[in-house]
Amino acid sequence: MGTDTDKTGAAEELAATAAREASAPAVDVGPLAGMVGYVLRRAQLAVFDDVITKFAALDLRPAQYSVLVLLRHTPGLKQSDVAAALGIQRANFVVLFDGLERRGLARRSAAPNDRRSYALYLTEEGEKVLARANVLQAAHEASLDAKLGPSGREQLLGLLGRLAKRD
Amino acid sequence: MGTDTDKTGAAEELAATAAREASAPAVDVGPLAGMVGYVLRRAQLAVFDDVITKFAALDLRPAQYSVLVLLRHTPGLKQSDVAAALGIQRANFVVLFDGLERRGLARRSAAPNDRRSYALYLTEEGEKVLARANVLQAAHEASLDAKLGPSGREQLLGLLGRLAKRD
DNA sequence: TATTGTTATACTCTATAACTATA
DNA sequence: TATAGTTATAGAGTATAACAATA
Repeated sequence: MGTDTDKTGAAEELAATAAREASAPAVDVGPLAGMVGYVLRRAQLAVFDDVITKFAALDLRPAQYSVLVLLRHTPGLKQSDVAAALGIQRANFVVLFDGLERRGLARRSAAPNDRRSYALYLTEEGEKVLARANVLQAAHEASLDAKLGPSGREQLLGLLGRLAKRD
Repeated sequence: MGTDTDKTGAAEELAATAAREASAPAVDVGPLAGMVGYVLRRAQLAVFDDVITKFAALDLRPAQYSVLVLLRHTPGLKQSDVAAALGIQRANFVVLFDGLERRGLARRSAAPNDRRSYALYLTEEGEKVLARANVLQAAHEASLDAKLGPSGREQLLGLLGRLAKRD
């Protein structure tokens, strides 16, 4: 984007963007706008887009971040516990955790009473990366708060929590 | 599940389920429970699980349903319009729409003023399938309302709408 | 030059079956 | 028998580059 001579100034780029948005009046999605599933999906994609962009510098995906957060909060969990808590298939979690371990962010430790399983922990490096990610996450959350307002955030978490309940 | 002699009665199955849930107290996800992105993602997955299950009888995916709804609301849109409105890449929309056309649910019609593009329409069969899907969708939405309460639904749509805005 | 539809391709995420070693 | 971890694999969904036809 603008890597060469860059004859177009910032003002012209803004004008171009405005024109593009004005000339493309965004087709009305009709009844979809009133369907929770559709609106929920679009919102989730928009939020993840921002998180993924912010985490890109750390080469961290949202799912990887959630594992780091969970292990920081509850060290020593076994793979099945973490996978189940995060809604990840055990089989897929193996590969995900392999990536974290290969990068030295987390480790598998022999479990005390059960030779089938591992106790999972963050490494010191993992703690560092998590700390940096938490800063980005806080900024992300702040930008959401700007859109939601102070009470909106708590309202939203409450409503979404009801939807996530499996029953 | 209980395909053979089935010595276990319904009461015992219920007890087993209760025990399973009691013995697996669902690991606390800690700080994740307060992060909008995480809660949003889990809610979206739960909601989609229900929709996908309900639509399975029609062999319809959420994205396919959204195309039918949009074409019913605004017939004659071209592929780029529909794809952009739904946040689907043009290239991927081609394949998606091929599936609908192959099943006779929608059709590509020659566009009046532009020989590059098609005007898209539902077929009569598509209208029928959409009508059946709308019944299932209404039931789905009703089950969400039961979880959200009457005002919760509108609150949620409003809050999610703010998150989906790209700026 | 820009847009529309298209093909091909690759990458991520997810789901399932099957295996091993332990319990 | 059941559970924990693992491997392999297949299916969605998504993103990008490149091309032909048309504007």
